[in-house]
Amino acid sequence: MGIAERKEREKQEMRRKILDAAFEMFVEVGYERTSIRAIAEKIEYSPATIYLYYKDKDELLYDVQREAFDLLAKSFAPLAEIRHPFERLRALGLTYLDFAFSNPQYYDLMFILTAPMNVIKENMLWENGCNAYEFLLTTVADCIEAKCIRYADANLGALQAWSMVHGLASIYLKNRFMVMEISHEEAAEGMRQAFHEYLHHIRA
Amino acid sequence: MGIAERKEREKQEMRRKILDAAFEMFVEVGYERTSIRAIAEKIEYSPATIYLYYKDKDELLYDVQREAFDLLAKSFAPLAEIRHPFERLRALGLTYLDFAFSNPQYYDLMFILTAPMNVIKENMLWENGCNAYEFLLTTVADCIEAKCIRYADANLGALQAWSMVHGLASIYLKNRFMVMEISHEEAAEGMRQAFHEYLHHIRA
Amino acid sequence: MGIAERKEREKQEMRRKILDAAFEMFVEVGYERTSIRAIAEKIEYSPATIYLYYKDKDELLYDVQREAFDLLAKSFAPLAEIRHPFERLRALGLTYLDFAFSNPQYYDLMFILTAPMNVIKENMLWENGCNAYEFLLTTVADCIEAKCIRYADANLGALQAWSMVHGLASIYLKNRFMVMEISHEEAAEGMRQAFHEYLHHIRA
Amino acid sequence: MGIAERKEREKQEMRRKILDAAFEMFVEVGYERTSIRAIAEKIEYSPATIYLYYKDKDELLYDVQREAFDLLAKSFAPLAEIRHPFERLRALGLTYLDFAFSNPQYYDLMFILTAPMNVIKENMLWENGCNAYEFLLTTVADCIEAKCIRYADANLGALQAWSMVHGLASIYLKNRFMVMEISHEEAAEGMRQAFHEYLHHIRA
DNA sequence: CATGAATGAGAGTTCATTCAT
DNA sequence: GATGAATGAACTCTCATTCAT
Repeated sequence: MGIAERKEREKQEMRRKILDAAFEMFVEVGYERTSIRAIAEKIEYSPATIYLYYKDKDELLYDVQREAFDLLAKSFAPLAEIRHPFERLRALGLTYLDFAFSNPQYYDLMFILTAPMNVIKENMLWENGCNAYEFLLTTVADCIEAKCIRYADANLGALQAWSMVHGLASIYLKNRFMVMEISHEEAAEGMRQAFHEYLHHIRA
Repeated sequence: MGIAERKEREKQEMRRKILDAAFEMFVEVGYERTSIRAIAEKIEYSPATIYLYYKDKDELLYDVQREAFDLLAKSFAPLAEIRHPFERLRALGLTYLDFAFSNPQYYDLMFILTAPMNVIKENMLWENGCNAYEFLLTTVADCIEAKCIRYADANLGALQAWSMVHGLASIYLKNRFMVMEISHEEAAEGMRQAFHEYLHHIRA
Repeated sequence: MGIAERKEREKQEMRRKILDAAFEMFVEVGYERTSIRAIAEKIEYSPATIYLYYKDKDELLYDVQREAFDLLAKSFAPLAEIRHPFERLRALGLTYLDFAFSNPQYYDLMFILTAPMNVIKENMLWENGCNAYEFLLTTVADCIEAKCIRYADANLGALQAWSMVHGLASIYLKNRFMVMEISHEEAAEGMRQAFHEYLHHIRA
Repeated sequence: MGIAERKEREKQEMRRKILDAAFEMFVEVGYERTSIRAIAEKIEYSPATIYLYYKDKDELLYDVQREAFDLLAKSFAPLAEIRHPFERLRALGLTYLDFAFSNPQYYDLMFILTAPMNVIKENMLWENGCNAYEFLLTTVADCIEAKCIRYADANLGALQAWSMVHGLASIYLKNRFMVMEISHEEAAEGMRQAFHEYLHHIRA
């Protein structure tokens, strides 16, 4: 049975390798320009080999996306420790922004791209998104209960909070801030400041 | 002279036809997956015909995008009449959301799609975007001057306002609100409410 | 009847115009890259108009080629006046070289290109070439009769003479002289010198 | 290890197949009119297959031309043994003519066709041409030193000799001798005789 | 007479995918 | 398990040519 395990482990390692290469390609040239051939070349295997581990391109992309969501989830995990709900909310937002700024292509993949994937898969995927959203929702609800926020409806509050950070993140990622004629660094800092100010306004 | 006019009109109609088909395809499957062939098939002409009206694929996308920006600019025009700056800001936001909800594909094309266009063209295009942003900036500055807003820095304020509405719009458009298990209509109304509440919080 | 004449004259003028434009394109970009569209654009008419004067591209090219042969024939015409046969031969060769150097694309068209034209046409065309060759042949025969050349057989002599100048011309035109690392001007002068020396050797 | 060898051999055979087909097409209809698709059809493979063996059309043409130059070089190799420089020159010319007559299409490709290749490649290619030319140049220089030729300048002499044989060869290949109303065989023999007579005249 | 509009055919090239080995 | 070889389908774009007006 040790053999079967090893085999399985090797299989996972190979998938890992492919995934990493695919991810890098994504980040470098974007979704549409990422080709199986290029991924294969990167890991120094033949294109055909990839098909031993992934049924088709879609399945591979699905895995890449799932990974991205896992990464975000991992970023959020430690925040559950934060006692004060409003500070937890602040940390949530800043972590979200940081994730977007540090992994722009991942963010693009997760929240911006309309992936040409099977709808079923997309839905499956969003279970992860749900988890993240529920964490946000709970946090806002906690804030309401602790009367440290000016919102009354948790859903509406969570929606606003998410919209704000998502708006900030996507304007940054698409370079839309350029209409303001500022640099990337200034922009990133501006986004964080804007979020702090937003929190300031909704603080009870 | 009637003949020349008719010819010109027919030419415009043909461009219109191509534009519409291209627009639909861009929106349905994205820029990269939109092929000249497919557009041609859609309007039941040969691919070569497209090239009689558009130099290449880029020029076609450019036209589509320009059209979208023009439409947004037109929506904004009447708002300049509104005297009270805060109400003007509110109208601006609601109009923006309305534009996004009514023309989801246009919005996608303008603010979400990353099109691989010639940089020059992209820049030209964003002049329109600039105009819209300056309108927003001026309005926020007016609010600050009139002391009816809790912002001190116009730039930071404009960025926040835009981020909020853009965030709301894109979460709506990408169906990301589905994690909340509500319908489209509820979602759209929720987005508007969220914006009102946001305004409420920043009102001085 | 004056009308018919004018019409005919106008038709000829139009063909002239087309021919000139076609010729220029040939010279500029070569045979394969010369397109009907480009010719039409040059004379500021529509491509369709060209088809009113020429059945197809082949017919047009045929005319261009014929023109080139006419030009060569015209260059040769005055040489018939030269009394001394050997000097006539010299003039013939120098004129041939000069024609090739001054009208490289014409020369290419006439003697180098294997035109993808109908064979029949090609043969028709070579009637002109025949005339030129017969002029050469007669001249060599005259030289033999006047005992001023070391050749005995006129045909063999004419072949050699033609081969020499054609060889010189085509090596020049295809830049094959570059293996000698000399400039265009030096090359052209070298070709002429080589011809003079060749004549020197065959002079009786 | 036999497997690797067989694979390699098969790969070479495939390149050979493509090369031969390409060669035939180049010769039949010229470079511009030779399409990858047509070559593929000729060898009964798909167009995409060609790209497994050749990066692009240029690389294919380059290989064809290189092959032709190699062949010529091989023909010249044994002539270096000939002691007497004038006889070496004679052998050189006859070999050149023989090469042209036996491989008319190769000759066309090497010395007549103007291929739109990358300049770098063309230059690389002509190194072979250079070698051949230098062999000729040395031979003429040897003749001058041995005082068995009427030339004084080796460069001028080599140019004349090359022009003569190239002229003879190309007139033959393009059937231009038809103005003399003789057969192919007579023509070929005539070309050789002409060369002998040429040598006779320049012999000291 | 002239042409605007249109197109079928074809160019080089790339891709995801399959399959015998 | 891995792959070399192959391909069908698709891509953008150009061309010579036709025809109704």
